[in-house]
Amino acid sequence: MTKELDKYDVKRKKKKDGNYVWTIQGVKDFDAKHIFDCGQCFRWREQPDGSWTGIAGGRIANIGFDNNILTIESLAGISTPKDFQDYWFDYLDLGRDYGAIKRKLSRGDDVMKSAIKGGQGIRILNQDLWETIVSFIISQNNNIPRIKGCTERLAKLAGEPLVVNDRDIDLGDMAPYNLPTPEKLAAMTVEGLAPVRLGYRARYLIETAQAVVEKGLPESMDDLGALCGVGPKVANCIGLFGLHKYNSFPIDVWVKRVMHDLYGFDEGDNKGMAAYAEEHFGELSGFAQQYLFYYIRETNR
DNA sequence: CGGCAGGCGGTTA
DNA sequence: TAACCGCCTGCC
Repeated sequence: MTKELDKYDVKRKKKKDGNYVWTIQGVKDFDAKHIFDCGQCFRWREQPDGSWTGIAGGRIANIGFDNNILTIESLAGISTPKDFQDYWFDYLDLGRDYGAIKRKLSRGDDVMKSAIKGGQGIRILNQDLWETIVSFIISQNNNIPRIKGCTERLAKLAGEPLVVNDRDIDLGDMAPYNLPTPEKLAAMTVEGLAPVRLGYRARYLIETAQAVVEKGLPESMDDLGALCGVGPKVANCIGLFGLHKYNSFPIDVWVKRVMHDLYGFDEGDNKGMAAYAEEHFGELSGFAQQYLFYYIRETNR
């Protein structure tokens, strides 16, 4: 990964509060809205100036993008001089050539061409595996505002606090806490989690945390499937966002809608859809899914 | 207000 | 192994 770093001109400033600001020039195929609003994460919020503030991997940061210049401002949590190289470069997937991915996916596929046009700045974040597991167990049979609410309540109830020095930072509805560790969650009870209002997902979360404490984090799709509350859809999301399994193709109601409306599949034909992705998108299925997901949601909004 | 949401687990045939 | 049902909650 260090080699790909050379293609960017990176500058760093230290702020009074000890945190850092990085400016990265020459970033292509990047749009913060496309990235943070395409269903892969739930803890980033758009600011009035168009930048995004979020919590990930034990950090709070603000990210802005304009004129091929990416700005990352560290606000709280882990912040070292090398944090761009050590964390953000990989988190934002800056080593990947999205132009090449888009060209490949577009070839002979007019639906994909349109989808990519609408979400040209999408990137698949490299998220912390455990955070991804928790997030997507919460997401099942749930709507986005409630997923976000549950996530914040869970962080505040059981997560480690992140100290924010700058009082001007607007976290909105977000709580400056990390998501709880597997150990912390494993020791909790359904009654203890009641204030989070997870519904039946509370038990899934606790049982999965206990399994992780006992057997370690999952490493394969089979490991994922063995976790409580993780079925095909959630496993594909975690595989894609947390395990770098780019052949994953999470089929949710929106993707189902695209595959029906634009590719002609029967509504319930998940098997056919998955087979189509495997054959036509292959190792780029995850990227294809993100473009399609963003596209159908934008057109239905 | 009811239907439904970025599904899953459990049961039944 | 496929189809079906109930599930917490609260948004739309």
